Amino acid sequence: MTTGAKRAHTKRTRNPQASRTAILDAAEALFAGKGYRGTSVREIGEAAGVSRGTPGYFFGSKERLYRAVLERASNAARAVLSGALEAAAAKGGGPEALLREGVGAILEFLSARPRYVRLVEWESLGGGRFLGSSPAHLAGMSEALSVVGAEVGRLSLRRVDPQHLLVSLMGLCWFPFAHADTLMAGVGLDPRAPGFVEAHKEHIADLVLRGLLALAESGA
Amino acid sequence: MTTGAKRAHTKRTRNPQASRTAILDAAEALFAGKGYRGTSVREIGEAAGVSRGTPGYFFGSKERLYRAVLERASNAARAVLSGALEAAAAKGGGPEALLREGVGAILEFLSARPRYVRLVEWESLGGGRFLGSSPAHLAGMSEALSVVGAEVGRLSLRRVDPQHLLVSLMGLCWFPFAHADTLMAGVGLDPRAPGFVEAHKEHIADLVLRGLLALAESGA
DNA sequence: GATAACTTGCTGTACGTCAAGCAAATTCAT
DNA sequence: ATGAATTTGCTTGACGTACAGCAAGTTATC
Repeated sequence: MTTGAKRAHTKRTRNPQASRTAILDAAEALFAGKGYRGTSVREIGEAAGVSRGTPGYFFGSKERLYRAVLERASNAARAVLSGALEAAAAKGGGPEALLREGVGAILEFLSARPRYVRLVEWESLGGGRFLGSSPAHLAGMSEALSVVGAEVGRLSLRRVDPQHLLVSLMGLCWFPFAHADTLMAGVGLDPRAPGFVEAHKEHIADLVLRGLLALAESGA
Repeated sequence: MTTGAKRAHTKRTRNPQASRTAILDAAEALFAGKGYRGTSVREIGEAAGVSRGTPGYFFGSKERLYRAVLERASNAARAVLSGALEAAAAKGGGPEALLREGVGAILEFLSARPRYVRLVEWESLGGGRFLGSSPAHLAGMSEALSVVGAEVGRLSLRRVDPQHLLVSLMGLCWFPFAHADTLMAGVGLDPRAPGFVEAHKEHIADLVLRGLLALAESGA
């Protein structure tokens, strides 16, 4: 299992690429789960199947590793979300359809990536050390919601402040996943349950869209 | 409870009561700001104007101090909120008025107590070590929203799931304050600005209430 | 055999907790 | 009332632990 055979590049041999992503994956899971302060580079290494010094070897310091995790996650978020939004926009349909598609894409994204939600929550409580200084801010989320917000703005409702509406949409989408373990459990809903995303999508559409359209029709 | 006069309660003399609350206050501010792991009992003592051993003397351990902070904050929250809700209910008025009052009371409460919001957010990310095992869960918030939810339930809308509606109301109220420093700044709104609470109250009323009432009237 | 990919030992630092100490306050004997 | 005895409030020193970062070492790969 040494010199000659080269097909054994699975795990025994060295593989900087694989090590890097293994470390990033482990760090993402641990940072999301226990926060920056709560996780040690020691356990990141352990979870990644390398020794405790390897994260430092590849990323320099714990903070740089953290930033790398955030950056990767933000980029992934932005890619997935803007892709979904573009697809929705390409489908055509009126503002109502676009809103539905946009909100649906965001809900599905957040539902599929609880680690991203937790990462952002930690970062938010920590004062946005990284995301706050990042030009993309909440990366995909913010961008996506801006698109949605712009579309809603086209309805030109005098009575509804677009900023407040944007915030409300954010809250409606974000909140169930951010508080899955605490508030949601108290209410008796599990955002990870199979039908939740669909149901909540319908619910938001009923709650917000119908109200808005009614307002628009009534000329407010 | 002493015999003679006791006007010299300035600071020079001993005062266990004052020390306890000073420590609780400092701990609340620091835990809210930097989380449990991020604050040391050393700096709690420093902020409270006592030495680094005093918090331990009064509360036994860091964790017990943390629980004491949470308990005090939860009780205060519950007291303020249920008081406001009772007052709103006593005023009478239809379900619409009660909803408005209830949402308004919650918004004002959250706006006035950002430390409470952050405390709950930290606790939520930490897995609800204390609040999760507390029967009152999110203490006042949950209770208050249950009242609101019950009232909305009286509208008996076939199409609107009361659980989802409760979650939506929670998100609409909670989100702006939980993400004041991050998302809100990106959107260009400051929940601490003077007019925000009023504006958001109106906004929620427009967004949710009108839609709901329209639905109810249309017989859905 | 040189360089990159790791690992392991070490150092300094920060932390929570505990034990010992000390002084203000209170109680009690006289 | 007054001084001794005891309790209570609070501080300081010490110990063990955990951690991040670095440096020196050890293999694998080209």
